[in-house]
Parts: sequence; C-alpha cells; structure tokens
Amino acid sequence: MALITKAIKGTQDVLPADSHKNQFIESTVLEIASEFGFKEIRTPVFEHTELFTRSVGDTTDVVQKEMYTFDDKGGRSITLRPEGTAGAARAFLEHGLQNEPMPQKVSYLTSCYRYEKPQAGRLREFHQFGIECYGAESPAADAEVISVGNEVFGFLGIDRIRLEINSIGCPTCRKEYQTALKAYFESRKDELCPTCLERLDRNPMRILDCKSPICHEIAAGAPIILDYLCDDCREHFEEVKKYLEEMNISYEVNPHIVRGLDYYTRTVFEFVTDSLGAQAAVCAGGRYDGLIEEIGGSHVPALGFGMGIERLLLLLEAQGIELPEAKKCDIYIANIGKNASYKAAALATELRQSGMSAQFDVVGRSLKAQMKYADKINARYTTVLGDDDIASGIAKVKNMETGETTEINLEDFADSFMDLSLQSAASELQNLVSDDKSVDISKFLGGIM
RNA sequence: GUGGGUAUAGCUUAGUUGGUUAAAGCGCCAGUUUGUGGCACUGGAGACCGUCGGUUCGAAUCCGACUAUCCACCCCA
Repeated sequence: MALITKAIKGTQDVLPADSHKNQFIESTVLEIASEFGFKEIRTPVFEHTELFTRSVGDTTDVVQKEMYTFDDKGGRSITLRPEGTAGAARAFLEHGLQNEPMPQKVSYLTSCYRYEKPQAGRLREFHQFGIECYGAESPAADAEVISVGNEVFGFLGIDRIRLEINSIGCPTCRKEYQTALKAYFESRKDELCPTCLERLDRNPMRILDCKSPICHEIAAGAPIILDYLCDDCREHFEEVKKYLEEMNISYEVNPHIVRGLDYYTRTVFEFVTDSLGAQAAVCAGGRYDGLIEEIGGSHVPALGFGMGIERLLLLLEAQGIELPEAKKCDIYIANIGKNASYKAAALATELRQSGMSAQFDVVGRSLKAQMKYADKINARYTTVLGDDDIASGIAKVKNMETGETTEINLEDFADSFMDLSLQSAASELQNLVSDDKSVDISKFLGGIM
C-alpha cells in the first residue's frame, strides 16, 4: 500500500463505529475524577526537551531512546510529550498555582508519544488519562489518588486486576539501599543476564523486576527496600496502607516494583492484570515530592498516576465488558419526490432544534432503500413523507422495533414525536428494570439519551 | 535495538505437486413492478495476490531482499 494511505507505524485510527467507546471512557474517567475534586487541565502536545530530561530523568530509557525530539524553525529543541506529569507540573509552576489553595488537583486526557517497537497494548501514539495532586504531603493523599484509579476499574466492572504498592523511599534512604543492593548483586554478578549486568551500574533497582527466571530468583533473595526506609518514609508507607484499608481497597505489597521514571519518591503503585499479555500495567503512578523543585519551583510534595486508554479498552474487551451503544438516530425521515425532500429537510431541522436526532435521505434513493438504510443505522423511528402526506397534513410514524405506526399531525410534529419517543423510552426502561435488577441503568441511559 | 510468526477484495478466509479470465462468506450498491426495514432470491461494483528482484516456457504458489503487521524480549501506560 502506498505510504500516504498508511498510518504511521504504531499509530491507530479510531473509526466511527468505535469512537463511542472512547467517548464513554473519556467522559467516565473525567467525571469520576471530578467527584474527587480533580479538574481538567490541558497542556500542549510538545514542550521544551529539557523539561522531560530534567523531570523524567536523562538516564531513563524514555528519555534516552524513546522521545520524539526535533528542532523547530526557531532552533528550539522540542519534544512530543512522552508522558503527562511533566507538562502538568510545568503549567502548575508557570501559572503560580502553588499560590492557590492547596491541594491543587488536576486531571487530564492526553496523547503521548514514545518511539518504541509497537506490540499489543503498546503504541507510539497512545492516550493517557492521568491525575496529579499538588501540595499534599500526607499519606491520605496517596490513598486518595489510588482510590481514583480503583474507582475507575470498579465502575467499569473490571475484575481480575490487582493493586500492587511499594515505597522506594526518599533520596536519603534510597541511597543507602542502593549501596546494599549493588553489593548483593555484585556478589552474584556472573549469574545475571546481560541486560541486568548493564543495569547493575546504571540502576540496580531495575534488576528487581527482571523477568528472566535466573535474575528473578536472584532478586528474590535481594535486600528489600522496605527494610532500609528511614523512619519518616516507613511511617508514611504504613499510613498509606492504613488509609487503603480504611477505604476498603485491597492491595499487595510488591517490594520489587520499580518505576522507570526518575522523579518518583516514596509511594509507587501499579494496577496490573494478566488479561493483557506482556503489557500488564494499566495504571501506574506514585509520589514525586522532588519534581517541582527539580524544575525550578519551591518544595511542593505531589503525586499522581497515568492510565493507558488503549490498554483500558483492550482490557474491557478481554474481559467481555460491553460499553453502552452509540446514540441511535431518533427518527429517519424517508421522502419521495423533490417537494417531500424539502419538507423532510425542514422537519429534520425542527426536530433537531427540539433536541432529537433526526436524519433524512440525502442520496436520492428509492423508498425501499431508504427504509433499509434506516434499519442499518438503527433508527428508532421512521416516517415517510410524500405528496399525499403533505397534502393531508398527517404523517405515519413507525416504531422500527415493534413495527407499530402512529399518526402524527405535521403541524406540531416535533412536539408530538417527542412525547411518543419519551413514552416508549420510559416503558423500555421500565421493562429493563423489572427484567433484571442488576442491569446498570446508566449504561442503558447512555444508549438512548 | 534483539528474536520469532504473518502478508490474497472494506472484513474473515479458500486457492491442490507452479498451468488459461484468482474463489467464497460477510459487508457495500441495485433489483425481485404500484408508498414502508429486518428474511429469502437475483445481479453488480470491488484484488497490480504487500513491494522489488530472481528461478521458470509459465509464479498468488518456489527463492532472496525490503516494507508492513502481529507476538515476545527490552521498556512502559
């Protein structure tokens, strides 16, 4: 296929048949976040490259080999954001949000870009839902951020997902730990896999989550960071767990969680699933108390998470969870002849102004073909307009599901049709509720409203 | 960046040991007389068989390279 008719490697189109799923997810997560007081922030797709090298860390894989970086025409080094935290932090500082009442809580839906080799659940352009909470040192904030993620999965009906948490301490206690860890791995140097051998110098903590069986086994006997936490960090971690328990959120402590972004401190967490192949982490984040200072602000403790939208969608599919259907067309106006076409256009306009979704034939097809089309687009009602109907002033409206027809006066068509439509929606809802009490009403409403 | 699988209509796939105009189902368009969809039937459009090169009288089929895509490593959401 010619290059110009081929999407860039690792990018994906969302087609009209599927976009309602994205829309549903997006509005759902934003809504849930807002219940917790997180308000949406929107930042640019690109930033100065230095923002990411400073925050994400210039020894990380993300910065070293995955960023889309280029010089613009003014000679600035620009980078397409590889994650959402840095841009939000930059905006927080730039607009002096530290002078607003604390905590500041923001949420976002962004596209992110990483030059990686694509595979299941891993794209070069992907989308993240994220939240950030600034100015809260307390472990209660950690638990609250985690609970937002928990709420999203709960609301969507996802099970077989577990929360793993860990603390990687503050720079002071982590240093001590890393020394001990390095000493341990040095002692078993000749057994490590080649990649871990490299990691030994760069970041020995990464060896902890290596998947190779030998390294995994060696890592099992390695010193555990939790034993090296300073009193403050240990206390903080204990409190986070306490809050999670109070909030009824189950978790597992996994001392081997190591995040690949340098800015994390203390609490780190991942929501992981085994229904997604190698890309197990659907949502991950943690605390980053040093980040705001690192990019030039004062000391502002903060934390947040990112959730992969594509992975979330994959997960929903893997677990057979149905999302609400796209909004149907309320009424399709079939028309015969030029005159009727004019009338149909006017009627459709009137119906839309009353808040209904209305369509009419714009192709010039036969009546039969128009009816077929109405069926294909899942129209709830159809009406046929011809010279006779216009002359008599009465249109027959057909319920496409039951086949029943109702006569409606063309004079006040929009109002009468709305009554009819609401009545049938109400009775459908009634049936649904009495049929099955467990049905999520909001899903149904999403389908018809 | 490393390894493995795959590549035939919009989609899912047939295509024998290389042998004329590459097949089917779904989908799309139209028709089965007069103004009412779903079912059925009929017809139609739609494929440079991923690309380039090689072997051969002859390649969708065999060989090579490239590209794309999928999966795993790595990394991460």
